[in-house]
Amino acid sequence: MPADRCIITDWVVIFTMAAFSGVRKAAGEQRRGAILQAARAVFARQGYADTVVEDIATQAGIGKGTLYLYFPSKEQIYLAALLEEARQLDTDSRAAMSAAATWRDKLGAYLKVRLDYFGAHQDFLRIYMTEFRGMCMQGKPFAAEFIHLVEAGEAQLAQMFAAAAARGEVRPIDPELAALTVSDITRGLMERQLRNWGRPVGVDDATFAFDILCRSLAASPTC
Amino acid sequence: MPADRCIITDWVVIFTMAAFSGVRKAAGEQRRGAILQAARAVFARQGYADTVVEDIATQAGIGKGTLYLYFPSKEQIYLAALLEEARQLDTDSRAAMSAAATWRDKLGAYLKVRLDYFGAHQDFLRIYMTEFRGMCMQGKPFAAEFIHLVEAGEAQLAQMFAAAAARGEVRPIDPELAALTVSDITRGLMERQLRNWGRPVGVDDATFAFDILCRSLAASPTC
DNA sequence: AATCAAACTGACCATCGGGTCATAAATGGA
DNA sequence: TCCATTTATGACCCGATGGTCAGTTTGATT
Repeated sequence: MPADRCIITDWVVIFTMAAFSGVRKAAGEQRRGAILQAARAVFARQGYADTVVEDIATQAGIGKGTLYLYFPSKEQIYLAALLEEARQLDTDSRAAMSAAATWRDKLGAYLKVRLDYFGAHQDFLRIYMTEFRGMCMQGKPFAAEFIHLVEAGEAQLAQMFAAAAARGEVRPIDPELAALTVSDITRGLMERQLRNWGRPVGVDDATFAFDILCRSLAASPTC
Repeated sequence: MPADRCIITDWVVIFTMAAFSGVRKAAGEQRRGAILQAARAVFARQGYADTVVEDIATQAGIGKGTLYLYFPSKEQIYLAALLEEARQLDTDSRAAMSAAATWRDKLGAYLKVRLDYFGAHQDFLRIYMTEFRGMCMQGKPFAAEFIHLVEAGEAQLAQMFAAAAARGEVRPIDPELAALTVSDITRGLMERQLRNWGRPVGVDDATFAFDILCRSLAASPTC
């Protein structure tokens, strides 16, 4: 193997490989992400039915045909735009909850993650609250993974309550029902955040919700 | 006025009048109602977007053109089908709550009316939970009266809490927030009722919700 | 039986929008 | 510079559907 081939040629080889498998691919990923972001903006503003594929292309600054190089259909764009966010939320949520020690702290972490995440991703919040949740509730099969993520989140809460109940820290309630109640109240909180689009939801709102949950679930009256 | 004209002719006159102003109109009202019921069945099954106007006509057992003699558009059918039910729910709710004496009973009445009404009108429940609520949340202007009814219901709860708080029966919480919390938890209850389409929602579920609310809002720990 | 108006109907129209593809631009290696 | 390959584009296609209306049925009245 001649030494004079090493530096330059190898660099070229590496660069070429990078161009084909790395940089090119990375550029594609970036565009893909940009499309999803544009899609979220448009879907949040107009809803699924009132959105025309060309709207998304325009928002993303590309032609309609280009969209179909990255996604096979309008429906798949929609789904991908939401799944991306849902996965991230799930990840954040797990991290924050497992970092907390007591059930109260875990509950607080659950609320905080959602408040923060949805605060920073209002498009996602709006789409989810105003129509995607409903689609999941109907049996739309294409939302299967999303539904799975939501249920996983509830299961995590339920498990937390079961453990806390076993330790006598919360009343001996059905952990499933407790989890669903947390879920319901959180949803209400998020909806109100949506109503004041822009200015952050009152901290009062969140502390009230936390207070309600602690009072009604804790074993000891001290909160 | 000849007597021999009386029996027969008067009957004819009465019948004619009835035919034109009463029976005819009543028949029209009845058909209108039948259309709305058919519409609810179809919209509940397929959702707004996936419903074709002809589906509603078929379900109602009439031609598509006939629909347009009673309603000006698909959207108006949808709206009318939901408003009819929403008005009735509001009426029932007001009656039951004002019949109750204590705030606990009023709260129980609020829950019971919703449980009963939605149990008996599952199509309405499904449409409202899966898509119409979302449409209201977006600023869809055509849903204005519906939104007004929902807000009136929440205001009624808030007023109840304000009065109870003044009497020291509930903790000195923001009555608005308390009302919204009741609303949130009730919605969760209804959603679960929807999931077990058919068999009635577990009474456990409802009593759990009532219990949670009482514990977290009552002034005295006794529940 | 004849007449008439009201109620009904579904074939038809016009529009709309998701998805395609022939063509053009860009990129990069020789 | 020139060619090859990848990427981008928007005019076009076509199935779907909300709404219309010319024609039919109904049924009451004379």
